[in-house]
Amino acid sequence: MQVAYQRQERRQAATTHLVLTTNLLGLNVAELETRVTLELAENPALELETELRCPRCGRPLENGATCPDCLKREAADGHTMIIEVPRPLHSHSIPDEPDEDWTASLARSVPLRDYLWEQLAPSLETEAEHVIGAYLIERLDEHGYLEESPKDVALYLHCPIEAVESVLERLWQVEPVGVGARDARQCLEIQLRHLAESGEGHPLALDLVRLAWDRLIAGDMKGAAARLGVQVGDVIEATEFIADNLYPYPAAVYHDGYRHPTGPVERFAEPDVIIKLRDDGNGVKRLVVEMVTFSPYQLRIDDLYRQEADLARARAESEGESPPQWAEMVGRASFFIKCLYQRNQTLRVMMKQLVGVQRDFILKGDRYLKPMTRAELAKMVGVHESTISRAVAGKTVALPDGRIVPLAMFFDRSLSVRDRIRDIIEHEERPLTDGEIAVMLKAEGIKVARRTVAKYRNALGIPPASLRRRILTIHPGGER
DNA sequence: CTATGGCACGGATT
DNA sequence: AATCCGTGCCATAG
Repeated sequence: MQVAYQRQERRQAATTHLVLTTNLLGLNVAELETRVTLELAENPALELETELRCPRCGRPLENGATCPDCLKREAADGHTMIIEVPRPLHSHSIPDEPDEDWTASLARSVPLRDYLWEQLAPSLETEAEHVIGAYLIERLDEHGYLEESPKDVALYLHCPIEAVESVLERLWQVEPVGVGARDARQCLEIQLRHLAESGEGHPLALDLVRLAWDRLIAGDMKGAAARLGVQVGDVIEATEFIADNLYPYPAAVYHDGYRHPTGPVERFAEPDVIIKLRDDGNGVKRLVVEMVTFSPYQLRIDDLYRQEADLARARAESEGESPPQWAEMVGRASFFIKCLYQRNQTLRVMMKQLVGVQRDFILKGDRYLKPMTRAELAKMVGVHESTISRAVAGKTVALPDGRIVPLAMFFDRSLSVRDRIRDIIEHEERPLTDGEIAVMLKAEGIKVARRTVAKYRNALGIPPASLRRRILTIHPGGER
């Protein structure tokens, strides 16, 4: 019942989205693309400029970006340059030099759901199976787990439970193996069975996960050994196998800034903004911000329409009539272009400020993120705070080190502290308790309550001190 | 007795 | 107005 309700809500959100033509700021690149495609299809007066022009001076260019002159001028006025990368319709690559280090990870960056669908779809035979498959993929959480039981899914989709189970089993076979599992335990079981099929299985590890899971997560090797009737040494060897070969979070994307060490490479949609570190010969390193967007200069109004519309409007006015509908379309087209220009302008100004303030974070890592609120940035930029909120929502940034992270991460108040905690625990001699960590942080000038350390640690997927002496990486990390 | 997680409150943020 | 977040208190597990 709850499921059906959520579903309903989402549909509503989607429709209002399309109705709001003016709010382009809230859209990310992918959404903007659909929006522009739609506008082009509906509006005969609007057309796409095939020839790319420099967003600064409007001069024609070979392959987009900004022309060298404008680039130099931008460079002169500060360390941050902002360039718009005009984005050709239906292209999924970022036009730029392929030798930058971020491109390697970018090439692999397919949205996880698309990637799963590509693999699953060929095995789906009937229309009903397609519906089930699409639904299952949509309902995966950020770990790649499916919390709903096949029964609930069957109930919601009005189909036999066997059909759901059949599709789900196929989803389990898909890369990264283990997606669609209900929880960490089932995920590891699936991975172990998968390995067994290719002859690399580990029978004891499988039994351990299937029959002694509670002992395993408690770190109670003796108890596990007793239950399975084997030597403790064998159990320890099996847990090492698990730690080395399996990953409990199949969709180990950047989540709370944490990537599981043995997890697969994060897959994320195309970024909206790319921040590059450019070394221009003189040893001077500059941060260059490229915005992946439609340059408004790429869209234009058909000349014929514009001329005729001017005439028609003048004619209509002199005769006291309202102009014809196609003339209205011309107005709508120019309004659309204006909105696009506005959007890019806002985004550009915002990013310039943001990169200036968070330079250390971008270059040196999570620990150097300066806590900043959207409201503060709004003040700096001189726009309303809700403008920043909308501009940040749903967008992603590619950092110079190749990570693609949500833009919202720039406003994470606790990221640097979480990074410190991870660092402390990684280098600890003996397992430190949350209280001890809190004291250490206080010595560094970070005042956080013991309880808060516990929450952060949990969010990082790190088990409590008492369970930490072993390899143990299996820990769902429930708290937020 | 100590370390940790659950619940809930209040203040900040969106 | 709704939501998120840090924290204190208390129960419980080890």
